[in-house]
Amino acid sequence: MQGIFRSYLSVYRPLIQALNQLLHPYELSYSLWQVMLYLHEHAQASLVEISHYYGIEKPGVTRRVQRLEELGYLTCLPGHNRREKSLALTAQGERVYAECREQITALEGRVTAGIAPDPLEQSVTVFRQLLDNLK
Amino acid sequence: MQGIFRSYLSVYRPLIQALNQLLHPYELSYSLWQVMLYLHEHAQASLVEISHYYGIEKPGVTRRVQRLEELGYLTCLPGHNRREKSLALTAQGERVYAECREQITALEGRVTAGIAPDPLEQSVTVFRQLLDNLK
DNA sequence: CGCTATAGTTATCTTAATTAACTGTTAACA
DNA sequence: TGTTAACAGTTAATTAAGATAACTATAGCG
Repeated sequence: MQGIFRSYLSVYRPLIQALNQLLHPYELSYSLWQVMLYLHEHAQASLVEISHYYGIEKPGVTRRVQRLEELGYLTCLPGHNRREKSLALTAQGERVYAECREQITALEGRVTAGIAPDPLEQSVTVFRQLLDNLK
Repeated sequence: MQGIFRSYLSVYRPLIQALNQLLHPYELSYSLWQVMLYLHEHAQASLVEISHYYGIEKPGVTRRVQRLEELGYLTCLPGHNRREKSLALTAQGERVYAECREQITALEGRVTAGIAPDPLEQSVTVFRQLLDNLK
């Protein structure tokens, strides 16, 4: 299956640009959105938890979190430790999350138009397998 | 099909890291490799042609080309114009291309291990459709 | 108590891309 | 034919995203 990487990667830039454009009115980018997504699903997460989940280094997470805090989308609660932070979306953060979620889902609908459900679901399986093999 | 973007994007970073690591011994990165790939298939291409093909701006191509020229992997021949450059891989560039091509194909084999040919080919079709819909 | 591991931050650097402004060349056309 | 438009390519400056190294502070364990 030669050319699968090339084929895969040709989609990346247009997709990330479409997502960033969609998120721009909320002063978000996809990298910030990732943190909101994780916190929506795992409130009280720590910084290191997010770092591990997305496979990015801690300083990257620190900056994303600082930015989201500035925007009023998340708060750092005192964790069960004095060194661990317990992060969670604010009420405003949850509202913004819900709005973006809706728009991203709508975009997914438009971008997958004309693709049958079966190949689409198989792609998700393929992605999971690729990821497993890459680790 | 909610979550397809997330699923797709989770593969990007590990994949690009694996590719860049593979290309590092040749002083290449995936962004440089793209130019070599295009020139292997379309010798005498111009800078703008590459810019359009990959959907990146001209200054980005200029810098990639300058770097590849420094490495001795490509040459700027005089085009049929005095303003257009006609780019092509050097003999050394072709040799490096062939070596990398082999290794990338081998990596593709490892990374797609355990995925049946059918879902894999369907994924390529899905990528093409996604790309079409994104434009 | 004292050592080691861990959570998080700061500073600095790299890579890749963008935009804006520029030079020089071509080609269209009045 | 001379002027003007459009086009190929470059340079400079900026932005975004990430990495590494070095640091502070706390936790946990002998």
